Amino acid sequence: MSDAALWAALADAHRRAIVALLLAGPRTVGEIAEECGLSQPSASKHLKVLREAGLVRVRQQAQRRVHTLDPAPMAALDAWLAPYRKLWGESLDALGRRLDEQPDTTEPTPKD
Amino acid sequence: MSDAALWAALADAHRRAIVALLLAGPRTVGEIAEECGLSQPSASKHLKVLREAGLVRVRQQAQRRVHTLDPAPMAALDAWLAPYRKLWGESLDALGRRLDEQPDTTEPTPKD
DNA sequence: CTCGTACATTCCTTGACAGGAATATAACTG
DNA sequence: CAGTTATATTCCTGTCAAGGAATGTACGAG
Repeated sequence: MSDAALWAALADAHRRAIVALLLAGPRTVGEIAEECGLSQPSASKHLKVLREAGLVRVRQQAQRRVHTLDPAPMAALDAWLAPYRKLWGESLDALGRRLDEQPDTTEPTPKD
Repeated sequence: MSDAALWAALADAHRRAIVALLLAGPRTVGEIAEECGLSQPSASKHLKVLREAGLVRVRQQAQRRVHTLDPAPMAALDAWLAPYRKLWGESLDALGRRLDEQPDTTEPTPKD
């Protein structure tokens, strides 16, 4: 269930910012730290989390570590999202009615 | 930035389980607690988080509170995911090469 | 009005995580 | 080799979220 690592990694706004930044191209740790307004150690730690979640790859270049986005794990998110995507395609009102087939009492009557 | 609330809500595995459960239809708090192996207070609290993230709606029926999934906020996730989706559409190998202007060492993935 | 059911909320404790400072490590430079 | 750059790691601290136990609250039945 490395799924958990993925969600945890993306749950942090700074890490989402890093990932978004890497969308524009590879960056060294220092660049990432600066562009995201993070301290170097903080950037380093966030990148570690992203690496362990498989979202980022690193390539060493002299003393620098160039980080590259690996969007592959996000396919899992996409897959997770799939069943829900169908739902917001249908009207939400219709959704409520359609799902309301429970052995419970009926009569929707939302106060909305 | 209620985006944060959404990510935070879905970052928890129990809450994802609840959401997945509600995919099958509305449930009372008690049912959710039981089917997810949660205590009643725990379920109640998780549902509160989901409600505040807009992922779940509640309809009161006698003493019971029937919770219904509202997938609408997930569209934000979908939108967030969009730029990345393109990337894994291209071959990941190609991506790697495209971003990789200078072939070098690849990290051997410390552990998993 | 009293009781029972279904939930919500509070209080408390614990564990995970983030950020900063300082330090360690690795790689290039001369 | 010493020094510098770029990054990783450790230690410490504060914060915040989760879980459990106990209690509060709303609703309906009788």
